[in-house]
Amino acid sequence: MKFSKAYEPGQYEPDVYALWEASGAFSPKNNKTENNQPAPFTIVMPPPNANGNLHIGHGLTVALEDILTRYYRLKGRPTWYIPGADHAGFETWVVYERKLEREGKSRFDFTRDELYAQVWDFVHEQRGNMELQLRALGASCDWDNLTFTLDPKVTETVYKTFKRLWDDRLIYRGEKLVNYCTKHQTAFADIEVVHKEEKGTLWQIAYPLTNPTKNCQEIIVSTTRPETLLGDVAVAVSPDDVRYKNIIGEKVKLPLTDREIPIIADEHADPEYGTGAVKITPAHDPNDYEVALRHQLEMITIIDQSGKLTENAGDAYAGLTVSDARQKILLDLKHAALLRGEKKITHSVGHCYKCDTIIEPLLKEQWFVNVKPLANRAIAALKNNEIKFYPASKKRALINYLEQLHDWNISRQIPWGIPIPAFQNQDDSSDWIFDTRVNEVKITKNGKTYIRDNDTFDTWFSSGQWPFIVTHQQKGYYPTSVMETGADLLFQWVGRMIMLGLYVTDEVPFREVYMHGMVLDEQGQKMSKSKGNVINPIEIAGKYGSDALRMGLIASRSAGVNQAFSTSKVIASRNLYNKLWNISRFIQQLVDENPEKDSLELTLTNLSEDWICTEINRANKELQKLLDKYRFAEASELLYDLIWNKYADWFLESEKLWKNVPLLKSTLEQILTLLHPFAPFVTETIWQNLSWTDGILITNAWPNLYKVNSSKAKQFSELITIISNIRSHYQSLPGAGNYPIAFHDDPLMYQNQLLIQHLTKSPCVPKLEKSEITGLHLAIPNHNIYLQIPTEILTKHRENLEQRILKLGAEINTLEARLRNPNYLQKAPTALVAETKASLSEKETLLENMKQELKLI
RNA sequence: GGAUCCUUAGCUCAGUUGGCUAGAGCGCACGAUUCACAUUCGUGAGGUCACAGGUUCAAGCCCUGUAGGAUCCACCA
Repeated sequence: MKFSKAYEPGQYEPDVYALWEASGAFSPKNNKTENNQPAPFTIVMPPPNANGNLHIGHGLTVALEDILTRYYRLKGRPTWYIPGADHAGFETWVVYERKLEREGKSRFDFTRDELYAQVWDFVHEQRGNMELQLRALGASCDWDNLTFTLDPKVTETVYKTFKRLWDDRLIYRGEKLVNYCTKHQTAFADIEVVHKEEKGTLWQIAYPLTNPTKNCQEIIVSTTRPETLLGDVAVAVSPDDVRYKNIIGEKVKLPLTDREIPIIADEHADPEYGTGAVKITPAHDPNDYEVALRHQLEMITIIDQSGKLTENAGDAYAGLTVSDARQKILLDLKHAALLRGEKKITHSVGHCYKCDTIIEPLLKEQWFVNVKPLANRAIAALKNNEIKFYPASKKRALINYLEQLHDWNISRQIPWGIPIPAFQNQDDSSDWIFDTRVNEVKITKNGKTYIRDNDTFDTWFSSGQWPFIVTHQQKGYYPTSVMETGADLLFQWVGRMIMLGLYVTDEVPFREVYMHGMVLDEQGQKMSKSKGNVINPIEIAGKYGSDALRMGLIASRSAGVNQAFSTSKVIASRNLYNKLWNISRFIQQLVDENPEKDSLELTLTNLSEDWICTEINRANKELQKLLDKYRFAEASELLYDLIWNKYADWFLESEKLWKNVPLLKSTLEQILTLLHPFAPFVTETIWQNLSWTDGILITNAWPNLYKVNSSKAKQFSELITIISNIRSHYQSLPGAGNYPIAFHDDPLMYQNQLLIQHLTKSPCVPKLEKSEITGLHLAIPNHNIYLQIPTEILTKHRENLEQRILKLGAEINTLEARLRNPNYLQKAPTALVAETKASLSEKETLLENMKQELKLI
């Protein structure tokens, strides 16, 4: 294959991916095995929605996870990156129900099994898109082990866990107040409810006492939801509230009804708030529910699952929607002269995170997990540092969350999900049994007939078991090495995986957690379909290359922080890869043109060669340190600098003279390997294009360090300083032209004249005697270098020089001040003090040189 | 009500146990020209590190407070 002039990603990426996939490199078993088999690296992909398309957040996820996977694969560890596809229970259900609506149908036209089959087909029509997109992003995951969240092995494990929880009495069936969306007709876990600050009204309503006294005829309660008074069962006051002390135990007449309800004492009532008296509606308010439990009060449901008032509300109100009922009740209260005032307030109201409908707390029988024991174990593991978090602050946040977690409602009233394997005795509603025959509506057992619970599991109940499901708890691969996911999933997913992982496997499901922030749009706004600012990762990858997208996404991004997407970073990355492409093209050309050098042994003969090998070594070591700490952005910067500013600008420019073919080949191989995790496609494409490379880069070995002569490397650094200094003078001096470079008594300059001439494009003029030289003396310590510049031009240079002398003087002052400070000398590390002294003397020499330079002018 | 994060160059952001003259990309200015690369090469300008105190020999980094921005949690009638 011939190198084209520019890198055209789209032309190579699909083929390269196919090459990897066919090679078996994605499977952990196919990695090199040595005598001392290193520990496996396992990472589980957060399963993307099976019937959706990937968004930019997936782009970031895949970038981070695949960098780790490829890095550890190169390091020789058996790596296992496990992909998944999510049935995305509620998400998909919402989409499907919308489709039904458009077709003029509703969920109530079908049985659960029919609906399940329909959604299954619907999902499988779309399925495959996201898997192709993962390939386009370069995810080197083990496709043979792709798991769909409704696969039999998933449900089997989930049922086993459910049974175990059941047997351990950690699952219970309970009638509790649940968060209910009346539009979607399903319950939610607390965490799925979105609370928003809203303006509302606090009404004051008078409840007349049945036995009024002179001092007290009525009690006034405050509420934001007057319609619920129809379900009131008591009025609570604080036990310490002197205003009401005498009437505790009395009764009031519930307005608009003929019921009488007691006045009770409960500390839920805050004497400071409103009138200090609060109406108790256990069936429709979480606090009131708690109060009712404490006082064994009746719970009257007056709102049904569709958000309308029930018969319990009385003939006048039954059938009305909540908001209609509120209007009517307010009107009726006014007529009854019981409305005592209103106040505008802001309060927090729960909404459905999907349709924004106000969440109605309803009394429903559901399955609950008693989370306390699970959470306590998770908390203990976290406190015991069994899991390391990046960023570290997330650990504490998770502990706080777990410490105040309420029992977890895992029942969902939607057909698309894993059916709950529980059946109820048709003759005894308290008799529930566990059975996995969920395909049958009715089963018999021990001569009794049982009816299936039609609910499905909360998706997080099964997702919470994901790591041990997909790894099958294989030794060495479970616990997984790291869990990488979005910071928004800390509680609902990461927390649950830890709880269920510990419960089922007795081990934490992962050793480390890396959480990325959100990818915002270029203006720093959250992306959303409605705003129309969504960036499609596949589009960007198509335009600039998958590698450029990857590097662009991780650049300047740190753990847990939300950050704007930046096209300029993607372009910068694309440019780097084009640069690398041309570096490779150039080296291939040198290899082709110098066949006689090809078989030579690898030796370092020039200063630049020791220097670049030192730099590559440094990058190699530094890269490992950074990736150990998940510092992706810094790692990418390091590689950018190595390849462009060091390898291309200095080493390759020098090699135009030396053409050390074996070294060019070796260094290029090393650089391609180091970069491969960050830019898999371009590095592999180059690898395949080079004439001398074998096999595939993806399973290459991580490079060993070069043996280098560090003093030679240091000398080349000095040359860089000298050459940069000379170039800078050429630019700043008035009048174009590169002036001859004269020097005396300067071995480094003598020995590297050719290189200096090449890199400065000006002639070197070695002199034997200092007296022979005229011109501008460069202010470089330990060197005697002069630019032979005509005197009239020199004078114009004076001003510039004076400024630099002043600046240097100031720097010397600060150093001197530091060294005069006895405390510094005493308390700072000796190495640091020595360094400061060395630096000072260097600067002083430099200053001397510059002063001389000034004198000459 | 509680908690967390952010504020560093014109823009987007790095800056890990405090330690030389605070970095990168983009943008900007100036110069180069077809010899691997214009998706190029060279040179440069640009920063009271939000503000005010404190700890320290030494603070962008640690502590306290203030201001502005963002997010999360929570049952406030």
